Amino acid sequence: MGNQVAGERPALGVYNAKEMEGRLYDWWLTKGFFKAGNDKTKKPYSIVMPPPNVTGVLHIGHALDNAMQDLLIRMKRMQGFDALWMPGMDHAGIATQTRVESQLLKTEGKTRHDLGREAFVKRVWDWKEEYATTIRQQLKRLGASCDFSRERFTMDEGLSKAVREVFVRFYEKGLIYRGNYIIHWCPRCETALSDIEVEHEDTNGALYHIAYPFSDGTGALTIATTRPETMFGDVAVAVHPDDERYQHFIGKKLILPFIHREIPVIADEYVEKEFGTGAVKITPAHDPNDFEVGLRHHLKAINVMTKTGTLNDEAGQFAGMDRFAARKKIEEELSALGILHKESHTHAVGHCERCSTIIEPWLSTQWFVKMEPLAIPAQKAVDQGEVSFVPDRFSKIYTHWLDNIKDWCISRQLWWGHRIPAFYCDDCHEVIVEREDPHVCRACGSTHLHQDEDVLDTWFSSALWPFSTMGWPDKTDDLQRYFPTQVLVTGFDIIYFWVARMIFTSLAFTEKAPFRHVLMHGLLRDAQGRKLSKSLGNGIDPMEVIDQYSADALRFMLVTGATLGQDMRFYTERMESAQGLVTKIWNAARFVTMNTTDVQKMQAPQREQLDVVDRYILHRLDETIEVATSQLEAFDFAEAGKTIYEFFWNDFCDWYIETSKVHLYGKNEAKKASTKETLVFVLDQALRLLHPMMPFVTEEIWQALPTFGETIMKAEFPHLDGAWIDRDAMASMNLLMDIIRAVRTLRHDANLPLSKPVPIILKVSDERLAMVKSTAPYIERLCNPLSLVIETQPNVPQDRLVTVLTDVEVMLSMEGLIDKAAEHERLQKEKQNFDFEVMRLIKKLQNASFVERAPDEVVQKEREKLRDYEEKRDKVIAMLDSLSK
RNA sequence: GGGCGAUUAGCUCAGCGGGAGAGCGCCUGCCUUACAAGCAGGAUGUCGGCGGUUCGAAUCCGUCAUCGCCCA
Repeated sequence: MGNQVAGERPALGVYNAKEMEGRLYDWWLTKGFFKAGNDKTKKPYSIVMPPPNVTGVLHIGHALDNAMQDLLIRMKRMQGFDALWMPGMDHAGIATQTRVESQLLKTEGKTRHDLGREAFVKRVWDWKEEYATTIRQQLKRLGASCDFSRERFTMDEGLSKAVREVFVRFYEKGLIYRGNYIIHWCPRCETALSDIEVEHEDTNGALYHIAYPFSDGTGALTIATTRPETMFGDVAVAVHPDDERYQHFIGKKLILPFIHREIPVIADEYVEKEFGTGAVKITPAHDPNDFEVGLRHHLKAINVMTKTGTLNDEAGQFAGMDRFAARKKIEEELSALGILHKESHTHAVGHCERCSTIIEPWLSTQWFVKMEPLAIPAQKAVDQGEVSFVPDRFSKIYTHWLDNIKDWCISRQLWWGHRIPAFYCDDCHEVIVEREDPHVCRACGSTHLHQDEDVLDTWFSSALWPFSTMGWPDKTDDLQRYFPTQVLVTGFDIIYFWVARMIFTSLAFTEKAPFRHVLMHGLLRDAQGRKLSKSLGNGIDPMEVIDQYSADALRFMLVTGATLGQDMRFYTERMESAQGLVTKIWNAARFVTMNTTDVQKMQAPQREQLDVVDRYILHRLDETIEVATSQLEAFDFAEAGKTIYEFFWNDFCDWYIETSKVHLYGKNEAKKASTKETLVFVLDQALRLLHPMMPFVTEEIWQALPTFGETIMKAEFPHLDGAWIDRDAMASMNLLMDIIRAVRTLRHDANLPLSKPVPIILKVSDERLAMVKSTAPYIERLCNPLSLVIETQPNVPQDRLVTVLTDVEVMLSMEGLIDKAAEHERLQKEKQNFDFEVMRLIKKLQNASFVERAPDEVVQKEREKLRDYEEKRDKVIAMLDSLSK
């Protein structure tokens, strides 16, 4: 393969995606074409792949994400950059642990506790190896040209070192702290979660009005709550200080039902007078707002729940009950006491992002990152354009989040992940955070130390990805050369989780934003527009799609299927359309290669030899390259795809290949040669243009062309820089196309199939006569005339069909076959159409303010149109006159 | 409650200040030596409603409606 000698090129046979794609990818890989850094004289261009989770295999969303990245990387590589696409995977702490736990339970009936930490973690590593292998295989089938020699994993040695370094430095700067705060707790996962790992869902619940009696027996105060089971943690009832209904109660004591604790009525502005009864129970250990109120009023926090969501001993008779069972029981008992009033109430309830369990705000000791000092530079980087979001509107979402940032809870009560590098002295309780594991307490000298049991949030390590993968904290060559990266491609659903966090950590540790552009694509959906999910069972396996169609078609469909930031529905019809283009390219290439076997070398055609159709296709090629390239550079992949599609199918296949047959099958050897040169040249350029989107089919065909490079991957990305722009050729071609279309339409309307020759007469204006005459061979080939007359004043047959074009009247002679009435009617319709246009334009041009205020060129254009339509109308009138003679 | 997006041909979507586009589907005719997974011809739209800006609005502004997403 590769570097073939002219004459020994492989012929293109039957298109076989599966065989071809596997073979080509293996070859690329063996050749090391994906490896970056081979030529340090080139300018670097880098992208880090958003690391797929080792939780499972790749889904169609990954295919989209990677197809876009590969497009950019392949284009930049061809443009002469030293392009690095850094691949890798994420350990995905909670998600992977959950999967392994459920597998363990299913296959062995065991929990992670049955195995113990070490053995369990080993199981997760096994799982990771298995899925990493599959994911790698899937990336290959997609055609991803990432540099596997640099592949990283968030928990490998180097990245773990980076994680520890970041933790230690943040800790030393006071940006990481440990404390007892309200966090989101998942009672099923038994871990803390950060704010953004909680999904709020509007739920039809109830608002419980409970009357708490005053301790002095003077009645009761009714509070409203959605979570009555937390009442055992109540330490006060709050009312708004301005609330006239309750002012005189402030300072009085209430008795908590069941457990008979005495709690005060306090005043706090946080209370909403209009909500519920205007009196709220204050439960600092189970509600973030109440926690704040508790701090303000120096109230103690009483935790009433265990980590599995059951009530603890504080709950008296309800101790040991599950939180929801307890809620029901409490409701019954309060009703029996006659102090409950329940009304239905819709409110947002937080669910665990991973397992959908209702989360519990819970007071516990966790590690946090202090966000405000980090958020400020992160905001600045976007405001000042160091990082830009595409589409731009996502910068607003980013900004909004940073503006309302809260400290980030980073500790997780899991086993799979980076263990928190904090050590505690058993004797003096000193907390030690260092780069190396300590063995002696620096405060008291004790050797009785133990490490924090918890691990870090997965996103803590993901946040370092753009620089940790390059070798940070070491000053490696890769870090110097490839960081910061150029582009990040990802879905808008992880702006907070990942994008924002990468930006602020990069700024904190490298003083640079990690990437210049953030491309946000939408989510893939099923044909009904539903989100793809395992539970719905409507997931789409990209490997199945590739099996059924091809990786090229899948990539083209995904990359051109939607505007950035917009969701995309997956339709098999769209796959068929994309595959249609792949097949079309294949067949066009078969035509070109079959007819150009004697072309010895690839070169730009000899300008002097070219005919109008050659000049036209080169003009369109030049134009297409320019437009498509700028669309690709602007990340407008969908439009670029359309631009190339139209060029290839409409211009190259439908017009150029068809007209090229005149010379290919003709006797003029010079024209034959220049046609062949043009065919090969244009196909080569088009393949290069298409390669980033469809790497396989373009490589396979390219190998069959008389090109000298080893691989299209390393061929120069096309740029013709306007050298072939030829407006005269384009104008001639447009006229030729109009004439041919006119004949086709007349034939169709008159039921004259192409196989039936018919006399064609073209009445042409003086200035176009030479032009039209020069295109006669093409008209002959594509219109099958019995005879072809091209003159300024031809003999016009009495029986004929006519279409009036600018500068040309196209006539089919219909000796004795014409339906005069029908033709009259058709021309009458034409006339009406022209009349309408003429009237419209006259009206427009009579509008003084239009002529005055519209740009001159617009007015000029309208005037020309008017002239053109008047001329055509007059000709139709003349035709009608002579028809009725 | 705040913000964002969508609303264009039967379906899926582009276009985002100068006469409505594509793919698929539909109708008609073609096995023309690259391709019937094709070729040629054709039909189809008060560009969600209402206001406004402008010589000119699918395109800009306001407002309402419906659907979806994010945040609180």
